[in-house]
Parts: sequence; C-alpha cells; structure tokens
Amino acid sequence: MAAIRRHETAPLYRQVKDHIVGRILAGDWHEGERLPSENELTRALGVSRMTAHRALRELSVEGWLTRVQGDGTYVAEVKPQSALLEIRDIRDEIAERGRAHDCRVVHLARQGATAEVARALSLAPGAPVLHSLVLHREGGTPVQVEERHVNPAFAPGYLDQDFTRTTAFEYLGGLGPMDAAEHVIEAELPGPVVRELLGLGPAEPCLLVTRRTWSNGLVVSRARLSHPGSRYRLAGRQDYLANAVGKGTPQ
Amino acid sequence: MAAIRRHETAPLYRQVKDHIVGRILAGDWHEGERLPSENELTRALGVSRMTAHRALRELSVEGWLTRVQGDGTYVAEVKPQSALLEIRDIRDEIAERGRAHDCRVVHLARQGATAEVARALSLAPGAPVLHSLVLHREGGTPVQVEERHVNPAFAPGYLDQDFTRTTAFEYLGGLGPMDAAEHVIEAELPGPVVRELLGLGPAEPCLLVTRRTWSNGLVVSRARLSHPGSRYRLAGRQDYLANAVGKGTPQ
DNA sequence: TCTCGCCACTTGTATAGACAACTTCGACGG
DNA sequence: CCGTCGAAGTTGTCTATACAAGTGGCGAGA
Repeated sequence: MAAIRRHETAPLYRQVKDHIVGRILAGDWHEGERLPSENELTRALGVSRMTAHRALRELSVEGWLTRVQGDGTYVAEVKPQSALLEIRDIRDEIAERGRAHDCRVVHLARQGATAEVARALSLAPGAPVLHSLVLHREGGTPVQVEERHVNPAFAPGYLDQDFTRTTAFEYLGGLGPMDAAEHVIEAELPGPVVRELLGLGPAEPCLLVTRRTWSNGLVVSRARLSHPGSRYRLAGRQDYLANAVGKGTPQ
Repeated sequence: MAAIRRHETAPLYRQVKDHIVGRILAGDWHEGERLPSENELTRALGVSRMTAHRALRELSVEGWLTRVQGDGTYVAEVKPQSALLEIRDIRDEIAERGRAHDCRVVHLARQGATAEVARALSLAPGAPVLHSLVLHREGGTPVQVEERHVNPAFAPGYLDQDFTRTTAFEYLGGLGPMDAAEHVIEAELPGPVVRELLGLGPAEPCLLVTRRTWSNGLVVSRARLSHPGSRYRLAGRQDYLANAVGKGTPQ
C-alpha cells in the first residue's frame, strides 16, 4: 500500500477516508471483510494513529465500516436505501405529460455572492458566482421560475450556455456526476419578480423548492424553484419492503 | 463554570457535549450567541483542548452549533423542519430539537365520507370514516394542524384514543405494518379554521403535505398536515455516491 | 476435557504540544 | 480618509504518547 500523498490540499484524515472508500469501491475489500488494524494503516499510509483513527471513526459513523472494540474493523454490509426525491429535468416532466415546453432566460450574469448564497455554496462572501434566472412554461402557461447560483469552480463555462436549448440541469449533469442532493421545501408569498413572471395574484402562495447538489464534495449549485402553489404539486410514492425504511412505522 | 465531573462512566467528550447542549436547552446560551472559545472551555471544564474540540466539532455536525474558523463558535439557529418524505412522528422530531411538544384535539368524530375523501380512501361516497383534527405545538407555538380521515376497516377503535397522550402515528403504526405511502406537497392559503389554529395572518401561506398510507393493499388513512410556510421547512438529503459525505454543511 | 486466567492485539479515549488557516481589529502610513 | 500591515485570538489539523476497555486465543491446571 502506497503512502498517502501529502501534497494534496485536502486534510490528511480526509485523504485517508477517500483512500479507504476508494479501495472498497474498487473491490479490494469486500463486505464483511476485515480491514488492516489502525497500527497497520498507520505504518502503511505514513500517518499517525490518531489521524487514521479519525478517518476510520468517521467512516464508521457514515456507515461504510463497522468497528468492534478489541476485535477489528470490517467493511459494513450495504444497507437498503430508498429514493426520497427524484431529481428530474422539468423538460422531461412536461414532455411526459404531452405538453410543449419553452423557456425564457430572464437574467444571466456573474455576481458577487451575498452572505446567504455564499453560505449555501460554501464559498466566501463576495466570491464570484454564476447566476441565472429562467422561466419555464408548459403549453404557454408559466409553471416554474428557476433561479440558480452556480459554483464557478465546477462549471466555469456556465454563462456561455444557451438555456433555451439546453437546460441547466442537463448541462451541469454532463460536467460530472452528482453524488448528493439536499431539498428544502417551503411555502411562501413570492416577491414581485417571481409573481410577475408566474402571473400570480398578490395573495397567491408559491411552492419553493430549494435544491443543493454536490459533486465530489463540492457544492455545485443551489437552485430555487418557484411553482404556483395552487397549480403545481410535488408528489411521490414509496413502497416499503417490510421494515426496510426508517426505524419508525409509517403514519 | 464548574469542572466536568470525571467519575462518570460516559467518556469525557460526551460529558462536554451533554453539558453544552444542556446549557443551550436551559437558555444560558441563546440562538446566534457566541460560545466561549475552545481555550476558555478547556480551562473552565478542566479538559484538554482536543477533548473540547471533539465535542464542539461533533455538536457542529449534529446541527447544534455553527463554527467559523478564525472567528468563533455560535449556537445554531433552529428552524423547525421535518425530514422530507421520511415518515416520522412529529413528537419525535420536536423532542429531537429539544423542545416541548403538546397538542390539542380540536375535533374527533365519525363522519360520512365526502366524494373527495371517499376517493382518497377508496371507499364508497357516504361510507363511514373516522375524522380527527389535532393541533400540534412546539414550545407553545403552533407548528402543525393534522387532519386525518381513517379507514374504520383498519382501525375501528380510532375514536377511543386519547391523542394528547398517544399520537395517531403511534397508534396506527402499532396496528399493523405500513407498506406504502404517497406524498403530495402543495402551497396554499389556509382556510379560516387552520389559519386561526396556526395563528397566521390573512395572507400567510401554508405548506400542505397530504399523505396517504397503505397497509396490506388497504388505504389506512389520509393525513393533511398544514404547516406555517414561513416558519417551517421540509428538508432531506440524499447521498448517491461515495465521496459525497462530508464537506457539505448541514443547515 | 473443561475452566480459568493471562497475554497479545484491537479499538476507544485523553492529553500536551505544535503549526496552519482564518478572522477581526487596531495601528500606522500614505 | 483610506488602505495595508500585523498582532492577537480563534478554529482546524497532525503528531506522539499513554492508558482504558474489550476480544480472542493459548496454555496451565484441576
């Protein structure tokens, strides 16, 4: 086993974690198999035991490993997981309903991150971010305002795209695999810009889905998707195998 | 600040964590307030800096604290939120946030199914259904109106329960395993009853989650869960791949 | 053969010390 | 007045060391 490359910018314990996960994914270590002990890893990777220990402990918390005091460290059994929210291209959804999709790019520019955007993207306040505001219509009626702040480190060419032809979803997805997503759903009364774009009345509520996506540990973008609340719904159905999902019994 | 009692069986870093959470819950430290630095905690609690650091780091991952390198440690803002499409007992969610839960049964009766309810439960229009309307509060402020139509074929004793002691979730879950759930999420302006129960203004939107659950092919119940949209959020994060876990900061 | 105790090895925790990275703020000089 | 620099303080990481706690196996003795 080669020593961990120390010139990386990432902290050492993170490199150790990536190394171990990499070997599991590569098939070097199989489910249930015993890993080298902390002392062996320490020698093999050229790090201190505390560093190896932190990496192993976090991987254990994250479900990759199972550790037994006095015994050893094992590759955890994969747990059955069910999809919660499926991420889909709005154009595909509309096409599936047999309607015509078109969209209008309202705004597209490089901006300095506000404090809130910076926090969402894990960037420094004022750091440059790429901003887009697009209105999607289905059969002529507005169904979604898509506001997006994109991390330029991930998609430097974002502003050069023609989003009337390629959706941002499609473009970003083509740049690299997304490995995590976070969804927050809120109801709100939209601001004047969104209200005007969606053609809403002054007291008509709006369904706001805020989605952040990660690729390789980097926050790729934060999308704020506003839908007219009374005309749009998010729906999903999950089928449970026995008690596979969650600890609690469904409501 | 008294020194941590070292004779406890629990590990020291855990005692430090408990101590800090305890002080937050006790109101010694408020949301957004700055905590003593690691060095101060080290001196005050009589532990090493690494131990204090581990406690603070884990509390940060768990969402209790926000840490800014070079600046300090702050008590995180808690916004009531429930897991997205994960079915959980609202009482557990509130308890996890360290808040007090109480509820009020507004209505509880047998009714004839309206056309819409009958369709939702796959019953004949006019067939008897069991109806409940419960207001849930978190630390005294209303967070959810739970309206439920229950299939009497599944839970004939539903009306005899004391829902201030046992949640409907708990009771129905104990009757049999749920094997499917459907969620529909909408934003809406609530009707007068819900508005009054939640204490909302006339133009304040509402997050409406409609959930149907099945057991053994039978529709068990339809729940309509109304949350104040501006004060409540549904959130969830999925990890799709290996390296995803880590850098992303939970809100 | 069975049991007990010991030993080697593993993971878990705690500490002290060091340096890196970052923020804030005030002093200084233009 | 403004910008720059640096000092002080904060969190983040890494190391070396030590001991505690738990597991498994081996051997001595009943």
